Amino acid sequence: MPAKLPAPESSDTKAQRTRTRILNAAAQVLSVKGYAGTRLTDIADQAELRAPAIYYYFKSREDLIEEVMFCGISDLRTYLQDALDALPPDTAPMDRIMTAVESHLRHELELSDYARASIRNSGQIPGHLKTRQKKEEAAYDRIWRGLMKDAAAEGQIRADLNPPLAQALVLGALNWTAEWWHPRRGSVETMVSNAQVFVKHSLSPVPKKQRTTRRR
Amino acid sequence: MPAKLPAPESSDTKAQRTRTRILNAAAQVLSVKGYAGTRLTDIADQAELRAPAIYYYFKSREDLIEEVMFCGISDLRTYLQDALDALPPDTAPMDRIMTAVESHLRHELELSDYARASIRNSGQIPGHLKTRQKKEEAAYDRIWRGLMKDAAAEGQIRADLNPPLAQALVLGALNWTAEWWHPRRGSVETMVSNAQVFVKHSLSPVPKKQRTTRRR
Amino acid sequence: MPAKLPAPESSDTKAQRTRTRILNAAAQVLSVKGYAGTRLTDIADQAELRAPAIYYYFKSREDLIEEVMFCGISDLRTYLQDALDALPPDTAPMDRIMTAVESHLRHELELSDYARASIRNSGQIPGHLKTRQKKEEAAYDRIWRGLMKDAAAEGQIRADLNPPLAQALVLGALNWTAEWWHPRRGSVETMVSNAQVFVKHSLSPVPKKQRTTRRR
Amino acid sequence: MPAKLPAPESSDTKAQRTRTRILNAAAQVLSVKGYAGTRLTDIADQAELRAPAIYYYFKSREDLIEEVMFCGISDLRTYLQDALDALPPDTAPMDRIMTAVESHLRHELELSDYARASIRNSGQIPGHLKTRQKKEEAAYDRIWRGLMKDAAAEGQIRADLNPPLAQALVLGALNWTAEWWHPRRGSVETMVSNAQVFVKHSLSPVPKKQRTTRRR
DNA sequence: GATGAATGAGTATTCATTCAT
DNA sequence: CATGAATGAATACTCATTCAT
Repeated sequence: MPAKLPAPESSDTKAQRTRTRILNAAAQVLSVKGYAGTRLTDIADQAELRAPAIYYYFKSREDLIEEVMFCGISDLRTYLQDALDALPPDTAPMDRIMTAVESHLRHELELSDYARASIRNSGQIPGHLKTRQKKEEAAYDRIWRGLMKDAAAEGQIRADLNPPLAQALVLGALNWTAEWWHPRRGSVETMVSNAQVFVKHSLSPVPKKQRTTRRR
Repeated sequence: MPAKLPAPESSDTKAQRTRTRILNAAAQVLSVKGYAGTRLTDIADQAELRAPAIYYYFKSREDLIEEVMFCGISDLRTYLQDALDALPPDTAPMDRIMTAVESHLRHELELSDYARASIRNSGQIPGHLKTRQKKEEAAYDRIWRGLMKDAAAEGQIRADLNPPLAQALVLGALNWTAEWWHPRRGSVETMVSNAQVFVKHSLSPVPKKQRTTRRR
Repeated sequence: MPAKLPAPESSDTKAQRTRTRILNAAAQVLSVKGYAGTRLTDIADQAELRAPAIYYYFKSREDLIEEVMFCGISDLRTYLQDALDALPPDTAPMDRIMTAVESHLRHELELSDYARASIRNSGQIPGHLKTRQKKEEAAYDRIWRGLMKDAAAEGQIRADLNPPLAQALVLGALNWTAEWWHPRRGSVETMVSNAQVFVKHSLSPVPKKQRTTRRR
Repeated sequence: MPAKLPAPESSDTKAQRTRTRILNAAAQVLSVKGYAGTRLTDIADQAELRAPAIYYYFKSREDLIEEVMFCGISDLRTYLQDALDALPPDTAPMDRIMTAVESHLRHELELSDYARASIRNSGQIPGHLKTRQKKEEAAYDRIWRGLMKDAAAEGQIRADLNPPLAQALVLGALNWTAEWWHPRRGSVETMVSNAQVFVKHSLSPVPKKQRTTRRR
């Protein structure tokens, strides 16, 4: 799977650079206009070439979009995994979750049109384009489930929260930022720290002496 | 306000009933397929008539969609306002927020295709269809801002949260449920109570004495 | 299968007339330009409407062409069968073949663009469009085989001819007329009588006392 | 006459060999897919090079196809002329026709994609590609007309046949074999002898004494 | 009121052709 | 000589929209 990781301008041959330019353009358009609203001519405009040139690199519009969507979720997972692996082994579960929040948000807000495209269109793409994507989504979900489980095992998740639902609410809060956030609303740093505080306390039980009051 | 509020069963003339049927159908399709993916023939199928009939009731596809979107957000606001007005005047700010969470979620998950359509497509609709909608969105936002401000004024919002960002995170968590929630993931009641717990603690400072009641 | 028999201008509703107009136009273009060379806009021009109107009556270009091809061979068979059925029961086999020659030629040369389309394109059409057609072709072939067999049984086919090959040569001579014949080359009547003489003697053994010299 | 006659194995330079490879490939594709269905990439595939390479040897697709078509009919004529010239000067007209039948059929069935291409597409090619071809076709036709005339002059053509029409029927029977013949239907030898018998008797008047030899 | 019939403006896709290398 | 890369012109097909009935 060449060009799986979109390296904005650093590929080898000219052809690979063009291919990447098209992918980047597609990610950009897709993240803004949505699946059904994404037209090849818009992508071509953005990539500064003519629409038929796209067919030199991709078999069809669907293939191109599929690759963008796959890259989006795949990158998200890779970077999250890397971020977690980089933590000291004894990092507390909730701190690992904070790292995950930061990784997710940074990707979504400042790094990647692919992530935004993937996040915003995941629910609108026809099933036959989701084969590879579904696997990555499941893998991404599995990482988060692991984080939640570890946290729960150490009593760091409120007993009155259903972990899968709580996880979905957390990711929802993060995903939705793609719909509204804009640099004018504050720096990414501010966004990250607010989200971290928000998530941490949404999940955490009352700090002290909580263990006994698990069921109200 | 003709047909502004879709009252599925209570219209007068046959014409009004047909108009409502079309609106309902449009809301349904729009909430599932998204703005660019919504075709008049799909709406017509759902409404059990032919596409040209739609033009007897709406000037254009855009007009129809605009009305659905407007109804969605407008309903959301009306019902939220009603729910808040029904609370005892001395209800604590955080309890008012809990009511708002419930109102928003119930609308989104079990009551209204319009709400879902409005929520999921708000970011994909061309600007010229958003004139009326923007006002309603602003009004809806204002209600939430009021709730947050009241809560903050009573020290019920953590100091390390920026209220507007926190509010957006809350609404994001709620809005995103439309993307993933499904009766199989648990009842609406479960969903509501989890969301309430989630939101309350995400916002609340470390409690000195936890007294708030979660059910009104 | 409505419109299977193209009745040039005699259908019931206006819609059926338009459908037939499109079929006729398609048959005409197809018989001249061939499968790959037939463009929907040419058909539309010929039918005096715009290309998208075709989709109101046919699912796709392929569907339309398939129907033309099917009608062509199907008509050919029906008319041949009718012509044979109209003969007195005791008609001699070679006379029945003469009737078949006339039926085939008249169809091809003066009656039907469909027949011409069918004949000239049978070998160039993608397999998946030939499902119905193949059956008709087989049926048409079966009629001719029957004629040949009857003639052979009565010793009216030369012993030094392989009947299937001879049949193919006969039909080849007839089919190819579509490639060159033109009213300027003589009337259809002349064409028919020449073809009949040609075929009769190509097949017939030396008239008298031939039975004993079957093998040279 | 550079590359006019495709001599598959005998060209001088590599360039000429490549040119011939392209022509052969084009003849092959053209004989199968037909004029409008022949794509340069298919030809390139068959010739084991890329489509743009073709432009080094031919000005355009049309030029290439024109040359294939011209070669097809030109070869047919040359070989027929050669075959006739090789006959003893006193060969009977009908025997000369038998030779012509064999020459035509062998070319069409076992020797030349060019002949097949030429025969099958003659009626589908736009007029402006037929300038050279028409001349060759006329010349080929003239040879046959000569054969027919000679036969008629010796009373070897039935009086109830119009010679030009009869000639067209003969060639039709032969040409059409390209549409259906396949080695599975019998050897070329069988095909040839059947066609000879078929043609001879289709044309011949009732014989007084049958003396002609069918094999030269 | 509602529909059948038709159309114009797009939109993905194909293909011959060009051109720099 | 030959190819990789790119494009313009076509072409099938979709869809919102119109209009006579």
